[in-house]
Amino acid sequence: MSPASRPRAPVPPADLLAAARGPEGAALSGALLGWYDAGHRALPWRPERPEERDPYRTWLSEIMLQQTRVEAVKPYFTRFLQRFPTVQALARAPLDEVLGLWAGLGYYSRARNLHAAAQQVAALGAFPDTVSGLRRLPGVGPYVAGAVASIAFGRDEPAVDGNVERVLSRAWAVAAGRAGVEALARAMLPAGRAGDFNQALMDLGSAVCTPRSPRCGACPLRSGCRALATDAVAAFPPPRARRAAPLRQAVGLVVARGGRVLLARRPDQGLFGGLYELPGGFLHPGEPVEEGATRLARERLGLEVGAARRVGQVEHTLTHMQLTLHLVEVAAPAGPVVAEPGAPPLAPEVRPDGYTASAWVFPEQPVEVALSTLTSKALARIQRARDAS
DNA sequence: AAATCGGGGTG
DNA sequence: CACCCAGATTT
Repeated sequence: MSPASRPRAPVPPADLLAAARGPEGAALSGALLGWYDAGHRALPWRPERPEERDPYRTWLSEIMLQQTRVEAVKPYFTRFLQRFPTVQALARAPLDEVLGLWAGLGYYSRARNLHAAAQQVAALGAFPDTVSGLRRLPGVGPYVAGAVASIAFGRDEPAVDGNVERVLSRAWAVAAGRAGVEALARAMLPAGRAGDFNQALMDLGSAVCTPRSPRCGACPLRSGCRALATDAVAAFPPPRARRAAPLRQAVGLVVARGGRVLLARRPDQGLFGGLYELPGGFLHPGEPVEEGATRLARERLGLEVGAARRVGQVEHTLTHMQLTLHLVEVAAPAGPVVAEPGAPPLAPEVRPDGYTASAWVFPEQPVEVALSTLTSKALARIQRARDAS
């Protein structure tokens, strides 16, 4: 069976772990640290000396960096640190302000967990300094716990992300999963320099040992890389099974008053949790757009609309679905609908069904509530439709 | 073990 | 276009 189709082994063979603990592992670690010390990139959250270590900055950056590229995180990290210089300041802030600063970064449960974890840290008085203590914080999994423990507290702990998994899978030519690679990383860990070791693996994975067309000629591990020695770099790590993202149709209702449109706040859990959106929802399979819009206006806003008019659509791809959001302007009966423009957020008893608050906004102006990129695209599309008419 | 949860850079 | 990025949580 070829390496590409072999299932990921949970734990590497014992002889491989022994090699990682011995001279072969030490040679790889030494070459890696030498490369890192010779000139690694500077990052806003990366401590250059032990006295610069700050668990708050390390933790904040690691949460933001989950499934997110370094360049995308940088402006968010700077804004967060400016607004919340300490974990106490973050703990005191309203959740919606945290979500507002997070808007556009994706995976919004991270923002909710970040806020909850900050409150726990503030109550504790300080960050936990062990993996087991860090793991109890919401949103902190095996990777972040290892990263904070090693980078901010100097503990000898591995931190295996996608980069590390790829680099070590190739270096040892092993089809191991996350747990197996963690065992290998722990076996190679240079005592006292785990933080640099972990960051060096990530830098290497990002700049040299890339997913496609890796620059093996410039790799500090080229003389010890087992996959390169057998010309099998492309076989590691084995590809993941991936499901196709199904197409889904949704409606965003455009309820307009005095140039503003109605937005509603989603529940805190689930997709786009806590963010504001055009009220609406998914169409049933095969359901006509206008018919679905009428149904959703009734179900979610308690509104019997006189007419539904399509004003545009936006496409948006998520990890697990490809979304088409149909924008449908509905003609509401006269009189109060759910809240008058400029009014404060709705009282609980008149909230649209399934939503937690509402707001009226001008599509062409910066919005003061947290929006996903999808909703931002929808507002821009509405503005474009208005400009054209 | 599989699904859920965003958004965007890259070959 | 597919692939994947400093993953965690829920089912």
